[in-house]
Amino acid sequence: MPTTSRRERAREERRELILRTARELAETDGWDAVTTRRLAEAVDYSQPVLYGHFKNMNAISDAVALQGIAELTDVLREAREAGGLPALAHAYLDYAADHPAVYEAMFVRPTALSFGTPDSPAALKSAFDQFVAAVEPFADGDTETLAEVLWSALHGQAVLNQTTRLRPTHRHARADTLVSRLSGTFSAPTDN
Amino acid sequence: MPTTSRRERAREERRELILRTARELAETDGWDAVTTRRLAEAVDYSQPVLYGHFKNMNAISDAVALQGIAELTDVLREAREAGGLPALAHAYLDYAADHPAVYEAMFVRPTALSFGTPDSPAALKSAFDQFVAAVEPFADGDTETLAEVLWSALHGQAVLNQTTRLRPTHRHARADTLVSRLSGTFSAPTDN
DNA sequence: CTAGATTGTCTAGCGGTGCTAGTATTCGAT
DNA sequence: ATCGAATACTAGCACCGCTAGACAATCTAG
Repeated sequence: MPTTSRRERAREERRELILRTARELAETDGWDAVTTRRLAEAVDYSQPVLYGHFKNMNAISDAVALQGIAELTDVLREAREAGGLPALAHAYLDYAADHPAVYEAMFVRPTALSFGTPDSPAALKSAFDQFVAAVEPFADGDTETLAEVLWSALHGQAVLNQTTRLRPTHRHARADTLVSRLSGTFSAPTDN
Repeated sequence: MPTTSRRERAREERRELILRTARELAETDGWDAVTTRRLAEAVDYSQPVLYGHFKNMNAISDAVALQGIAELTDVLREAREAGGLPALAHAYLDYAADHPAVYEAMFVRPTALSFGTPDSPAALKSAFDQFVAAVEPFADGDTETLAEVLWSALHGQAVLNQTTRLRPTHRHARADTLVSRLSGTFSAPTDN
């Protein structure tokens, strides 16, 4: 029945319009600027329409976060396959720097996305798998713990890079230092 | 002039009452629950009184953050002097876990506190100095960069520990792994 | 001890927020 | 052509941060 499909297609397009607009708005003016009224205005619908597609405002940023996790996973996989752990580390930090609002939706803002385990989206697990694969050559036992250490260390750098709490000139050096220390290969960190 | 002092003392007490109440409220119900109305009700004053002591709501959490930074600095100094880098790392993560709302005010919530440099409160600098001193024995050149790496790595663990995004059973192991890798002493991580 | 100025506090209200009930309208199915 | 479902809107609730303006308490000066 293509008639039903027509409606469903329109519905899906509207949903994606909302999502895309929310993401743009957040990336431009920050998540605080993404209000129901402003978002509704931007997509040229009234506010209740948003609630026909998402349970609430939070669900919208959660949906953006899910998109981001899929993107990030791809980015990490490619980087790791091309350049191993160092490339993955820089790719992670670059993604966070290039898409601060999406990154915030993924890992900073309160979210209903379940990470722990059972029903956590497959995307979440496969993102973490990239960290596991990256540190595997350097693990001396508990690979998963080392992967968690790597991820949280990168996350810390990502969020503190955004606020003016670390020297902006040494972003690269921090990433290099982290990688060399975690991997045990103490190459001198490249400067600025 | 003790008359003026009387007033000033009362004023200072009120200010501290507000601060203490805000902190308790945040620690109990989260910062979202700290609204002008609720806070005013809790201290048994009307809302405008809050603005006689603080420029706005944000200034209140900033003041709490400043308290926390002083506390944290003391904690870190004692730990470092007693047990070096490993003790400092665990003390940091323990403080974050024990005072999540204060920690959030310090390093997660948007804040007007200037960290960068010039007029940043002395407390901020002396807190960072603890990290510098802790990694100094293990630095191979750029001590400050290594200190930044340590701090951000700990920060990452602190915030991800709070959300259910890392295995709660391996908190201790993650801290140990980070310390041993950063310091170059690869002692096997203690388990759960 | 009283008059005036200062300080403290309150009530009331502005524009904004997330979200929803109730109503009108459009559209596909019969 | 008609019915019913899906879709959209207007209007409004309770809450938010914040502030103007009125009123009461207190200190200062004569």
